[in-house]
Order: sequence, then structure tokens, then C-alpha cells
Amino acid sequence: MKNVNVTIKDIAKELKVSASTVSRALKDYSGLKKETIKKVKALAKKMNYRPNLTAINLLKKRNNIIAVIVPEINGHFYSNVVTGIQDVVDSTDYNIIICLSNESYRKEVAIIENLSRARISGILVAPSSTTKKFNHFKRFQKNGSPLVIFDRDCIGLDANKVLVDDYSGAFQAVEYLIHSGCKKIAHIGGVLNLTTTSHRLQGYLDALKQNNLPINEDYIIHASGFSHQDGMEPAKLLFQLKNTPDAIFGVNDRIAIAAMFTAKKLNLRIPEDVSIIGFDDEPQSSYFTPALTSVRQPSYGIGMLSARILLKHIKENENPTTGFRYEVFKTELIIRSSSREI
Amino acid sequence: MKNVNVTIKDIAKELKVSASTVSRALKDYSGLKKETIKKVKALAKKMNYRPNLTAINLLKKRNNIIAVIVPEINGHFYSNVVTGIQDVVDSTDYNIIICLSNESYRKEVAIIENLSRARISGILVAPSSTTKKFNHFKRFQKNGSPLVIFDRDCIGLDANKVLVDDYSGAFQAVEYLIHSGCKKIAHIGGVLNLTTTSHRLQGYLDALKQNNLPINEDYIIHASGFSHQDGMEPAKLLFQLKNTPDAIFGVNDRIAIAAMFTAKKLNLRIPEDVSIIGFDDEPQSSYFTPALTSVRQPSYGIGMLSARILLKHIKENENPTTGFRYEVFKTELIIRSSSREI
DNA sequence: ATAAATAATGCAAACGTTTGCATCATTTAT
DNA sequence: ATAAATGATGCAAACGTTTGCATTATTTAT
Repeated sequence: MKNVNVTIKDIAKELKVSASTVSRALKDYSGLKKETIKKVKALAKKMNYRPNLTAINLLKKRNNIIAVIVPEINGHFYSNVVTGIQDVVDSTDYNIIICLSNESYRKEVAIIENLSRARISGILVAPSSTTKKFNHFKRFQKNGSPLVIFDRDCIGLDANKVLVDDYSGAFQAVEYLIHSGCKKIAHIGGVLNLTTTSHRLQGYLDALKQNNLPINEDYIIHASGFSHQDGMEPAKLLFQLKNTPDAIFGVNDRIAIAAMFTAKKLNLRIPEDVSIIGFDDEPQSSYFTPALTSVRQPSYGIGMLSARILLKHIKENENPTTGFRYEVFKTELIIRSSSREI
Repeated sequence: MKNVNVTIKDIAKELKVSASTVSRALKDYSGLKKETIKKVKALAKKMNYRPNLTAINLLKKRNNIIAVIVPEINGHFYSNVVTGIQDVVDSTDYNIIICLSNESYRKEVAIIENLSRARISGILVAPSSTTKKFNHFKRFQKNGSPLVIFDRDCIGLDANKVLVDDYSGAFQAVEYLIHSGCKKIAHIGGVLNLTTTSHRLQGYLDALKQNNLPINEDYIIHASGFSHQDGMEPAKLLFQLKNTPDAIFGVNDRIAIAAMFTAKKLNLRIPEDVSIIGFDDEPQSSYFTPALTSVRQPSYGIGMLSARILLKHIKENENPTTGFRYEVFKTELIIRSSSREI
């Protein structure tokens, strides 16, 4: 099975016309004889001709591909963001590709380097949790390529950003717990170094402070990842304390679910003995018993806006009308039965 | 912010040498003066030079990109497959891109057309549920490009295939239910037209037959999608029957969870009143109460093998040593507490 | 019949890189 | 001092396409 791709020249030779004629015929150039157009098109179809995008891109010095780089795709947040991006981009003549950094800085750098070499039109990226330096982003921008950072902020990097108000989301969730009568509220945090994680932690801390509740260091444990499994150990530790918490705010739903699982195994009643709130509002969260109260992020909207900003910058590449955009989306607390009524 | 990409020629001009020299210097060609190499490299770095892959690919008539096309990425199955693919491909000099068909035949065709034009090295694809014709795959193969179909079979298409023994997985699950004493076993199926779905249905039917249990048409309902939500209506219908089932085998975990949710709302005890088994063994399945019994698919292994087969075919493109591969992976029944003991 | 206008097609350069071969410069051997 | 060998670099073609301009073929007007 040899890789033999038919070119415009092949068609031209067969038809004893020039390559220019074939090229024009294929795009219905009006100055051509109708018969020629018909002949060319017929043969092109017969020979299974596909224009070589590589050649076109080289000539046109562009490439109609937009890349989305995400740390992971398991879980509904990024997958929803991608859907939002797709729905916007699909109405243009750009194409999307998705690249996974797997939370690895090394891989993220390699991906961007490659996309850069491929002269990609633009990048939408949620940085990996191990990304602490942003030179790879800067290099990309330096080449004049548009970039939008979403979900996770890169402090100090000047770029388009579409973020979520994690701080308020957390604040609101914790305040809700307080108003519902909880006094010993614990937090299972996520990987530090991420703005999402640290802002949620800060929201938690400030909600306690502003409501005159003491901050208990024992009540703050950071999980080493974002999976259920990563939440198990912290949850166990919390329930082993002499003074067990009466509420747990998880940095995400999976970890909150792990906490819920642990509590149930200890025969604790939820929410009577311990309230639980998560973050992300994953689809399955409402199917647990009790259904999980969670902070919903407008993931689809984040995707749409990010894509729109990127497309605008791509179009205005030659003469930008505005500087970088900085957008922050609000969250919504979805109250279900894993928390007490207020 | 103008898009101004520096080329080899720019470097050459600046250094008053030829483009060939620059090109060679950048790849440490031994026949060059060390000083020249150093100068070129220094300037290249300073000017933020990146080789233009488009030009290289055009010249070399290749492109080191492998595409993975999946119908969706939400949910751990495909996302695990992709991880398996990545882990294999990462040790080569190929790069992966992921494309989403969103279960749309139209989009799948468009994606393949585009990848084909971009002269992609190979494609790994799990066909969309609305794909009934395979001409787009055939056209791709006709150009001599390697293709591997995974997870969902395309009956009648001659291609490399890496599949799962859905039939046996389902058979085993249903037989387990029978052995545990269930007599009225219902099945919430998925979108027809998919081999995965139909094989699971067939496994269900044959398990009943071989164990001399009657097949009750009322006990077979097909959901219109694969989400929890899609499982709610079928579950409700099942429990509205005069003669309610004492077990439900869901085509996937989400739908099984929907059934579990519904049963619990009706105050049915699981597994005493009704046993529930899913398919996929999603990570969260073990965190539900009761933990869900489910059929596990070796998703990571599927990804690895698919990738290996593709890479082999890419390498052997000029002179293939073997025909198409056809591989079927076995499943494993993970027994938890949503089903009775045997 | 010839000039002028129009229709149809072809030529050649360009995009950025690589690479076989040719050229030029320098060193070594005689 | 000259030939030969070696070292360093340049030339030009190629990859497949598009497109401004030139050319050729055909029609229309005189």
C-alpha cells in the first residue's frame, strides 16, 4: 500500500493543460471554459485528488488551525470548555485540535514548541499545574501569535485571560455552610501552585474570618491530585481528628465525593453530622446520595468567550485594536442535599 | 503585533552566508567550521528562530502527526484510551492531536477530509454513532494512509481493528445476575447502530436464553444517549411496569447509575430488591452507595495496542509485511455491592 | 481582410526548507 | 612551486500550490 498522493500536476499532465488551469478549474475561476472546468473536476474526483494543505499553508503563510491545550480531559469541566470552543470555531473556517499536557510542564513546552513550528494560528491554553515559568508562552506571543489563557491564571504573564472567580465561588459556598449552622468547616484543597486552588483556599479562609470563625490548621489538607483517590487520604485524616469537622468544602467534586464516601463509611449522617460541598458541579454529582451541593462554573461559556477572543485577535493580527482581554466569570452555588438548609 | 516569522534566509542574510550553511549549521553538520555553527546558532536563538514545519513537511512529503478521532471525551473510557495512545506515541517522534466528532457523521467526514488534506501520518478512530457509511475511511486508506478503528466496529470495512468483547462482557454480567438468583433481568440499552451497544444487547439476550429464562420485550429499553440524563426515562419506565424487574443491566455506568438513582428514590433496596450492573467501570462508580458492579474494559491497553499497530503500519507503509490486524480485548467483571452475592 | 476586443490558457515566481553536487579556499605532500 | 587532498561554503532544484502577468486563440467590429 504505497502512499501515492495525486497532485495538481498529475491532473494537468493527464489532461495536457497547465497546473494553473487545473488550480483555477478546481475553484471555479470564471475566466475558464466551462468544459475545461468540468473535465478537470471529473478527473480530480476520479483520481481522488485532495489539495495539499501543507503546500497551501506554506504559500499563504498561514494555517487555519487553532489548538486547545488542556492538562487533562477526563472530567466534565475541560470537556465542556472544549465544547464551547468548538461551537464557536465550527462556524468559522478554522479547525480545532486538542493537545493534552497531562499536567506536565515539560510536555506543555514541547507541545507549544511544536505548534509554533507548525505555524498554528492561535492557542487556547489552560496551563498545567507544574507550570511555573511562562517563557514558552512568551516566545509564542513574540512570534506574533495570539494566545488565550483560560481557567488557570499565570501571574505576571501579559496575555488574554478568561478566568473563573474561584475566590467568590469558594467564599459563597463556605458562607452558605456557616449560615446553615456549621462551625467546624474543613477544606480539602488541591495541588498548590494553581490559582484556582489557591483562590478557593483564600475564599474559604476569608469566609471564615469575615464570619468570626477561627481558622484551624488541622482542618486544611491539600490533596496531591484531583481524583477521587487523591481525596481519600485527606478525608480519612479529617475524620480521625479528635474534633471532627461538621462540614467539608472540597476543592472539586471528586474530592468532595471521596469525603462523602468516607463519612458514610463511618456511619456519619450527611448533612446532619457533616455537610459536604464540592466545586465543578459534575453531571454525576446530583446522582449521589445525598445529592452533592456544588459550585457550578460556566464552563461552556468560558470556552465560547475564549474562542471568540482568540478569533478576534487572529483576525486583527496585523493591526490590533485593543490590548489583552481579562475576563472573569462568576460561579453559581447549586444547593442540593449534602448541605443543610439555611 | 505583526506576525513576523524569522526564516533561515533572514539568518543567512544577516550573517552573509547562504541558506544552506544556516540549515546545516542548525543541525550540526560536521563539515562546517565550528565557529560558523556557533555564530548561526547564537543568532538563531537571538532571533527566536523556529524551523517552519510546513516547509519541511512539504519537502519531505510527510508529517509526523497522528490523529485520534473520538466521538466524545467526557467520560473515562476514551480519555483512558487516549492516555494509552499517548504513552506509546510519546516515545516516538510523532505527535498526537485529538479531534472530536461529537457523535456526528458529518463532522467525522469533515475531520477526516481535513486531516487527509494535511497529509497526516495516520488516524486512530472510534467511529461516531451516526456513522453508517465508511467511504470517508476508505478514501483515506486509498491514499495509502494507515487507519486503525477502535472500540466500535465498522462492519464490512476492511481495516485494522482493536475491539472489546462486548458480547462476552455483557453475557458474563447477566449470567452473574442469573446465578445470584435474579429472574427478571432488564436491560437499558444504548444507541442502536453501534456494535458495542448491539453486542451488549446480544450478550444479554443469549445469557437469558442459555439459562432458560424468558425474554420479555418490556424489559428492554434503549436510551437515546449515554448520559445519566438519557438513562432516567428508561429507568422510570422499567419501574412503572406491573411486573418490575429484579435486576437491571445498563449499557454503561452512567445509565446504570440513573437506574440506581431511580430505584433508590422509589425506596427499593439495592441489591435486595433490584440488582444493578453497569459497563465501563468509571472511577466514580465505586463511590456510589451501593458501589456499582460493572464490566471493566482494558481501555488503556486498547489505546496502547491501537497506537502500536498504527505506528507499525506507518513505518511499513512502503512494503507492508502483514495484512490488517483484528484484535479483541476481553473484559473483566468487577463485582461490588450493587449486585447480590453468588 | 485586418484591427481590436475578448476569452482561454500558460509561464514563472513565490512560500521555507533540505541536499546532491559544484565551487572556492586552504592545507598538505611532492 | 605545483599538484593533490581536504575543508568550508554556495548553487539550484525540489516539494505542491497560487496568482500576476504574458501569451495565444477566438470572436467581433470595421
